[in-house]
Amino acid sequence: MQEHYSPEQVETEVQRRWDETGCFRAREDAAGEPFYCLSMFPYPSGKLHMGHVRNYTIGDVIARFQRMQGRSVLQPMGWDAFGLPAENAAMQNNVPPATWTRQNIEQMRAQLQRLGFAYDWSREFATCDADYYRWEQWLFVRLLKKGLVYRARATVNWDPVDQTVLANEQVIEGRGWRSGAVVERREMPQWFLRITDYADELLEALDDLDGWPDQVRTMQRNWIGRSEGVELEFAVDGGEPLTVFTTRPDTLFGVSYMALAPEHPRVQELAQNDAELAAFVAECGQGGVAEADLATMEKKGRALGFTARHPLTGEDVPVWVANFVLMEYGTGAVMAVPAHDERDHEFATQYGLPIRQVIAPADGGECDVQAAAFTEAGVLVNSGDFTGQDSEAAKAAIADHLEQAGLGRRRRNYRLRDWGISRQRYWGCPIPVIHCDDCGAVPVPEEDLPVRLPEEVIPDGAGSPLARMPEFFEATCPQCGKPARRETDTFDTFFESSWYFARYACADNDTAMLDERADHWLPVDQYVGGIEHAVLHLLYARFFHKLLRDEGLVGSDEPFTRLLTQGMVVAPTFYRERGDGGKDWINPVDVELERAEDGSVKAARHREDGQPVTIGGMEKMSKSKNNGVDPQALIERFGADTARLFTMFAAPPDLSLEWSDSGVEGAQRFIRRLWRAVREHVGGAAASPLDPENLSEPAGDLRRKLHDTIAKVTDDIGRRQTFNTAVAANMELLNELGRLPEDAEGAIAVRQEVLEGIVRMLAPIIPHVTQVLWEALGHDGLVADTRWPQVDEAARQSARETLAVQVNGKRRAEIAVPAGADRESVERIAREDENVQRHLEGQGIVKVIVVPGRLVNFVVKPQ
RNA sequence: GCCGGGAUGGUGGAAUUGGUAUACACGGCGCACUCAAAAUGCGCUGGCUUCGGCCUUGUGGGUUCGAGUCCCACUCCCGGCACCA
Repeated sequence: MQEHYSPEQVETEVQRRWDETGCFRAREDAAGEPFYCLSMFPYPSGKLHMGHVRNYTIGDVIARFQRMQGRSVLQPMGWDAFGLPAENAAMQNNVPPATWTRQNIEQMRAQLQRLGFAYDWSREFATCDADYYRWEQWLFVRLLKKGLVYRARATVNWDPVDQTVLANEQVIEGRGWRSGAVVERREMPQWFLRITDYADELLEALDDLDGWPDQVRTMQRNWIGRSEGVELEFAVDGGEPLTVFTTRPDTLFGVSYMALAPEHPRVQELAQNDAELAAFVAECGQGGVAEADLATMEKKGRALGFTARHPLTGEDVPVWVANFVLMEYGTGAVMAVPAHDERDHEFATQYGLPIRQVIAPADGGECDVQAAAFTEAGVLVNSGDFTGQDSEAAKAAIADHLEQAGLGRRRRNYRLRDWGISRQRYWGCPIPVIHCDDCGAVPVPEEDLPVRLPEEVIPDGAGSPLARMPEFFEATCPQCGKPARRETDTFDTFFESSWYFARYACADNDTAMLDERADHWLPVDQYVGGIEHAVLHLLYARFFHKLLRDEGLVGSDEPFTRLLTQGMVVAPTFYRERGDGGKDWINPVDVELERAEDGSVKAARHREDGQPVTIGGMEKMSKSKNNGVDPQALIERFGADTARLFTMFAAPPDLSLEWSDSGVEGAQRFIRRLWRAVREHVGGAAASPLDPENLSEPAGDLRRKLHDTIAKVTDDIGRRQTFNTAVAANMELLNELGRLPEDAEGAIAVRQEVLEGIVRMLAPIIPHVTQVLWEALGHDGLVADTRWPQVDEAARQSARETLAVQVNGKRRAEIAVPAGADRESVERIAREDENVQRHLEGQGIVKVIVVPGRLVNFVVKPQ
């Protein structure tokens, strides 16, 4: 064992041994129950960022921990390789996306390997490999034949200058990011997957996903947004009736106007002979399609000059067109009840439409619906025969009445929409369809798959390059053999990430999408990834898994048994104002902090010129704020173990992690302290065998601490997944070990046991250095293959315990009592305490609360 | 706007089922080692205090013998919102 800890030397040597033994290869025939640990695969942007380091360290800690529990672990890695950044990079650097992407993969793989993750690299793939995407084309064709795929029109962001479809992130304040042109909403034919057919199952199965965070399940429930309501018609003189859906039929008597989407056929029709209306509709068509933009825009509308008949009162209510009504949700028409809906209220107030109260607070209280909408349930007023019923009863009664009168019907509605999977992009998986003038959209026959994406292409930002490549789109109809046109749209990249977890089980199979190995490993026991994927990716993956199940490709219902969603990585920002009002952002690495006497940060200055810089607060690491810390530099300076230890220790995994240079140094310091403790121990007298019955008091106390720590760390990593507290417990134990007197009876044997315990407990987190220490402590083989330390319950027994004594809930003393002492003796010992007596003086004891092992509380009042 | 989170010392955080608030670490201060510095080790470190105590978990209320934890109302920050991944 070296005198000084040298991370690079240790890590190179240990990684070489892992490679030689091939110990992280997952085998289906291995002993031990299978455990599939998966971290969300990265988009190959070229460089690992701290978010990746955090994500993959968490996954690796869990995988290595399970391995030490005797499980046969699969932990794979691959690349989510299709996507927009490759097209942007291609334009900037004049390189085909394929070339750029594959170079990035090479770099990032090397970085991941340097961090020492226990991946089975033999299963690696990139989603841009035809060997991968051919199978999703194959599945798509089957789904198409099954009727789960259809074609419909959908709205996209259209850049009128670049003549191209824009992603939502490419629309900045309603304008195209490159051209600066005002973006238009435009409808296009697109392919859809019937995810709404699975809405009920996706919703109901959430109840049983108890390995998922509640917050994610709640977000998915709200996203699916199942609601029970009524669909009903409002008759229109000389036209089709207007169909609306409402979840509040109890407010039906409060309808004072109706609102239609600008794209509603009735509006389009009227606009043909009304220039002002046409102009309004055109204005509504400007701006992006993102829901956040639509929901926050100023509400605008126009009266359409006709009325609709209320189905129950027979009253005529005015019909308006309004920019906030969306054609894509429900029927494109809403009944407005301004007294009991906030958005309707805002609109009615703006345009002077009547506000009619039909619900009163159930407690008989007053409310002024002219001032603000009353949106809660209550008791019906001004509602004909239904007046006096409560909201719940009235919903049912009105629904019954409408159904009996043939005016409406009960319906279940979802907020979830079918999944639009077409993208007018180049760098994606081609949609395997051929459009024929006679036969329509015909799926590409199975034997012609895959439809390969041509790779020597550099997009120019103006429309899809595929649509300008006859050699790609010219085809013959598989059905009639006539010339036809190949589909030039590609799949949404969520398509690839929706089944990659299954492909890892059998990545080498070139004759089938999945084989029997899928069910050996699936479902994924532990999935780790960013909270930003809580809804879309995780919902699509659940949906896809059910599609695979219904194709007979997997046996399970859900893909991910347990889910850990990690927080972001943030860092301080620093800047200097420029003359033109802009800011020059300065990387934290180049900044030195000045502190006040209490240690609080007083000022900051640039390391180079010594001049002050402005402190801008903590933000998510980003290029734009120049506060990214490159993990590469960190690893080069401190090694992989320190990087791993810092990210695990600095925060619990689900909270955001704050970058701190001194925190990294602290992590390194701890590893060096552990190194020295082992070196000093093995350099001293040889350990005699442990004799638990004959230990001095300090040795016995330390041994109790060790076994308490093993119990805590096992629970922290295994159940709670709070890796920060697991590290802290080991630090505490090492601190305690330093206080053990050299000459205490049994000290050397207990010290050996404690060091072996710490080394094994930290092996999942700092796997390289613990390997070397494990050998120094006298063991052969890999610490990664040893068993997790076992708790010795006998060692945890203690003769005494410490209790807090409170008087009226305020802590007044601490007492030591024999372990397991009864209430009476605990109370008696507490009363004997001097300080307690002082606070009981002149007081009458009302009640005594004894919480075993915790505290005694005297509830008193003056006599 | 809608949905989901978060806020605890100078800083990151701990407190797991309502039971001793501030574990562990960073920073700061002091001491030892040293000619000196670095490194390392050890000690102290929430605020106020008349030295009895009192106050303190974003703000304001409530429930309870007891609230960081539960309930109600708010403030600020963050994630998602269907074509970023």
